[in-house]
Amino acid sequence: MENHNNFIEEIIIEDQAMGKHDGRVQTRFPPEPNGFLHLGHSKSICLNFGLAERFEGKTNLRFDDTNPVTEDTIYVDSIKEDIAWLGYTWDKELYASDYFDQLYEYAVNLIQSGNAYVDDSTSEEIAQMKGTPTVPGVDSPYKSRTPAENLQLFEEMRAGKWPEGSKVLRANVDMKSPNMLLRDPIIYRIKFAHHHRTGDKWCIYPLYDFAHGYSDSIEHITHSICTLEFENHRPLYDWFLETLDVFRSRQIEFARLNLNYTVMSKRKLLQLVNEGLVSGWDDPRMPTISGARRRGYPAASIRNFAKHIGIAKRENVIELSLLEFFVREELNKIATRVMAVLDPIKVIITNYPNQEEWLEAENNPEDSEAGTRMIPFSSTLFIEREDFMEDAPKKYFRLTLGQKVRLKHAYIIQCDNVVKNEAGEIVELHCTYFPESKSGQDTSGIEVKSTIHWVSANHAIDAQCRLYDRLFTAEDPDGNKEVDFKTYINPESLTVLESIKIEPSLQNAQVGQGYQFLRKGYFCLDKDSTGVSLIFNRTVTLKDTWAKLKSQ
RNA sequence: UGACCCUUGGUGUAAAGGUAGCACAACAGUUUUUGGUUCUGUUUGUCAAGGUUCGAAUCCUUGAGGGUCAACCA
Repeated sequence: MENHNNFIEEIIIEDQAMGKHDGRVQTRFPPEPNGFLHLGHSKSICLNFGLAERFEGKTNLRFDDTNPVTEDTIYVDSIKEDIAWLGYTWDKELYASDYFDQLYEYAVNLIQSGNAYVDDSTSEEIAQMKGTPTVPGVDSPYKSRTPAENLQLFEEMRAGKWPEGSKVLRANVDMKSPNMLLRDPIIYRIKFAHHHRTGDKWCIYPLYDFAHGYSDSIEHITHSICTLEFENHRPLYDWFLETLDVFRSRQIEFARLNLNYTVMSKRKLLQLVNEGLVSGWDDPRMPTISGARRRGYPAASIRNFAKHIGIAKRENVIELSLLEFFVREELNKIATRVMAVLDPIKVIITNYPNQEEWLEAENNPEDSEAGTRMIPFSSTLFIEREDFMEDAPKKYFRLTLGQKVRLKHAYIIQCDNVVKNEAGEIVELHCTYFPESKSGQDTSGIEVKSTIHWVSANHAIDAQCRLYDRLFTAEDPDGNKEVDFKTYINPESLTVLESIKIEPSLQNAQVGQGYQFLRKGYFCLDKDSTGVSLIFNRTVTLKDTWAKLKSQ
């Protein structure tokens, strides 16, 4: 299974076998700087950079910045940060706007060869004349202008003589083509907009189909990989390169990533951000790369995920559980095990009064190099409220009035007495411990059904904890055009626990490091933390067969 | 009623005319001082109908279903 190639790799292998481009492989990742990168982009990033790695080629980072009204440098910065975090290094950092002069020359060439013309029609008229998928378009009355006339007009467009919307430059292809994209597509429009890189130098800007193919060509991209919705654009892509007889890049389309229980379109993600439904692009519930990072997903897990979902042309919806599998797989290897009690209930060890000792605890059973640390044990502890039951079902292995448990890294205890308030709620458990049952030197001979986590009440640190769940309750939130995807937002996607009890070693927790709160899940320190208040995000729960049993 | 593309278990993805495999999920068991991890096993599949062939997921025909395209977005 490790050795099979996806269809793009097959194409490259074939190209190399035929000696195309002397076997050179040059890819590019071409984001538009108008939003943050999401997991769908990470599929493309891993594909493009992965291909270059495998075939000893290079990958350019090229910002497709041809629409100044939606683009901004803050997006440029976040995109670069995300790619670097994913572990990839681009060859050159480039911008489509770097080519504006060259692209202008290409447009002039098209005009001179009669392959482009200036059209004065309104946008409504152009749409009208375009026809429909089943009705051929008709020629614009301006299509018959001479090259000299077109050149003059185009220069005037560039010079700012004509207002926005009054004129466009169109490729002269075929208004009757069954492919709508070939019906004389617009290649330049007038926009008196400030560009984040070229400033006010230009008032005309090229459109995607024109700019993208030629940018690929200028960079001598050998394999220009994009998503399926550009499949219909390929004949146009080829037309531009062929018509001007420039370097022939090859466009190859693959199916984008879809994840269930989430939306993956920049437009919708932007809506969530703008309407304050999430805290920002990097909200840990967002399927953005920055959100995943803040959530605690290791970069390696995203790379492994991208590798395993494969590359094909059929539409696909990946289950969230697959992503979570790779997150757990990675974190299981690297996360330091610590103890934290999320929903504390006090335990008094009645036969251990006024004592305290420090016990050795291993940091990661999966990693012998990870070492150990010391944790404090005392007469007053916190355990998880759900780890005690007065009347327990048969399959309940935790602490009950008649059932002993081991405290992880410490002693076996039994519960002797339950203290309740007037409302009948349990406020305290009085327990006794077995001195000879100390972890690692147990001579008690007592057998227990389970081991639970705990913290020493006097040594524990208070922290805030944010529990995340899927952002949407529907598998396909944007699947129904009648229903706004936002109506499916999961009201329980974020639960804040204001005061959890964590072991003292977590005082030195670092942002970007994964921790396993024993039996509770993987967590990471949130960047909102300060020296006095620690905030932990739950990255993902542990697999929980008990929870599954309970729900049945 | 146009053009282009797609269709393999619940979800993905392989099999280039020759044993339908792998991963996740689900289920059962094993191990375990985390109801985690590990390990083992089980269930479930070639859209349909014809054809070619000793042999078809694969090639051909027809049909069905799904996706994309009518922004001066990318």
